[in-house]
Amino acid sequence: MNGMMDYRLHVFRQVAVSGSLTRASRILHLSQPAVTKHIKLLEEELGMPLFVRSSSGIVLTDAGVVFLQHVVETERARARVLDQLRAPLGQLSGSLRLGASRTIASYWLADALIRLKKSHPLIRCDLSEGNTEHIISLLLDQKIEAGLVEGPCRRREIRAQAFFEDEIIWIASPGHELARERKPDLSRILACPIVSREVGSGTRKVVEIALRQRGVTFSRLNIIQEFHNSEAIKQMVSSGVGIGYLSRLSVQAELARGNLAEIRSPGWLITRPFFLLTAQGPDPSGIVRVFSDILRDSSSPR
Amino acid sequence: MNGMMDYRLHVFRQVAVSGSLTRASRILHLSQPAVTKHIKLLEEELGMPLFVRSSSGIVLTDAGVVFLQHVVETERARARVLDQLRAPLGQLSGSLRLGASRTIASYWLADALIRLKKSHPLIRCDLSEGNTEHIISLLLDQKIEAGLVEGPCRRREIRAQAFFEDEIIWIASPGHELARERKPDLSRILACPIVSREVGSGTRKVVEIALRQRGVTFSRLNIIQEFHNSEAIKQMVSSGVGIGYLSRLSVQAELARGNLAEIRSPGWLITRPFFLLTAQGPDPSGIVRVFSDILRDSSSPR
DNA sequence: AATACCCATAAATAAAAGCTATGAATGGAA
DNA sequence: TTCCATTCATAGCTTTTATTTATGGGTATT
Repeated sequence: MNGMMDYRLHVFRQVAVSGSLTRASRILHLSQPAVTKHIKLLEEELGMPLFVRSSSGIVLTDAGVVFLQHVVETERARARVLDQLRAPLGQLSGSLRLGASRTIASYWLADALIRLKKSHPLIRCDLSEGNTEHIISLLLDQKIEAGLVEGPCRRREIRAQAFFEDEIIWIASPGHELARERKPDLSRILACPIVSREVGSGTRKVVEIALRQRGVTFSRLNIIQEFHNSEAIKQMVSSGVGIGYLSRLSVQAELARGNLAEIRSPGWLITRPFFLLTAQGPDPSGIVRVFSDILRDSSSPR
Repeated sequence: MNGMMDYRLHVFRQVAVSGSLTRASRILHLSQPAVTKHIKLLEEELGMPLFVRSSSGIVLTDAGVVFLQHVVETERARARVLDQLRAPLGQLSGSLRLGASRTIASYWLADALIRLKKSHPLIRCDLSEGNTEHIISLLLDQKIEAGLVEGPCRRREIRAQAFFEDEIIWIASPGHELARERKPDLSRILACPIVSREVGSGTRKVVEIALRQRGVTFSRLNIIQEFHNSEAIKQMVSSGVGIGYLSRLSVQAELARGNLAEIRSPGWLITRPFFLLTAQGPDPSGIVRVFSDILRDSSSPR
């Protein structure tokens, strides 16, 4: 399903920011040829090329840069309008009891809650953190109205709805040799000392699966230290003791500041969807609906 | 073909301004169920109704009004950006020799030429007025590069491309009894004294065809006066001597000011496409392409 | 030279958008 | 009232568009 007023523009935006048709296709859950076609049709409609292509990649043309800016502005404007339109519906005061995983609570939720406050100042929001199982049990006990987790949920009583595609990347200290290479081999990564999340962590599980798909057992890794939270991992990796893997979301700031460096691993793109979990059945207050709309409209970091 | 980045929004806009699914469907060249479906899907995506429906018609909801404004703004912004993007292509100076029918030259062209001047100040534009046959012969003699006419053109050597759907309406003086009725009968119109365009006029021909489809011969009309131009017709109709028919485009200002009134004739919607005619083959200067893009982007009056 | 990655193309399939036909509700007109 | 025309909605079928899988040719890296 695409369910988007102007899907093609959305695809264009994703391609533009990820700088690659292939990468965009993986994030959008589309095949690469589909993305290629979207871009081609868009260019045809505009009557001008938006990207310069080579077999090594694509780059935005000048026109592409200008058009990208317009598309971004348009999407922002639309989100604003929709917030505003939904607001009157919800001079609903009341409280939204929310559960979220640690990662989501730390690096994603803030923006969504700000928008919620702006459009519905009267809604109070109580947040509980916990892992997926914990969130689900809170939901079943009606201790919360909505949960945000990394893993899917197959129970009948619960409705799951993906709202964001999180990407997990390998990181190293800025000076690290792997960080400077264009395409470091998997074996090189396996050889490095690694700082990892604990057993049972969602992030770790995704990496385990990705490695297994390449025929590597996680236990073969040279894990020198485990932590229950991302900040500690950042600290250690930054100091150069070892490398690590984390959600791109959680290291965005450090990457920009140069405290950490990304280890580029082509064709690797480990992603996992974030899910909104809600109880099946009607939504008497309407608050959950409002919140879910906000999540959907901010389906990419701003 | 729809060839529009966000067709659904375009459909919404047309429905909103024409205030009716049926009317919009005719202008958009879509079936009424198709339009119904577009609107329904859009409402579903937004999670709120945009129209209040009854079997007698539809009305924008408050949300619909706000959203309409946003859509209009977005389309304007997009047109501006595209103008700008195409401009650098065309610091092409040079001249565009243009032919246009009287109606188009008077009521449509100004806006397009303003936009052309803004994006390509160096392009000079020479305009010749004339009827369809005249325009076509100018085009074949290479006296002009592009022509704008009301009727289609089937010649091999000429490429025709519709860019606007013009609507012809009956008008009367503001106090006229027909103007106040909800659904005046055709026979009532036939009985009235009528001020008409001359034989051979494109506008007149369209009306003749529409009447014939309802089993009425044009000659049965009570024509009291004929004119070769719209302004004179407006004058006479306004004075109450008789009623007339004209392109909605040409009476928009008078309708708004209250100098003239529309005679509503349900199920009537007489329309005709405006066509851009160009010579087949390549476009060496690129100016024609620029102009055609501008026409396409302003495919509705602003 | 071999490999691994990029983007483009082709053919087949899945999904969406379209049309025709029809129905139920409304509002004038006979 | 009853009839007729017009409104929008729904259903079933067709056509068009979007998407996937499979494949190829081109560059950079090893």
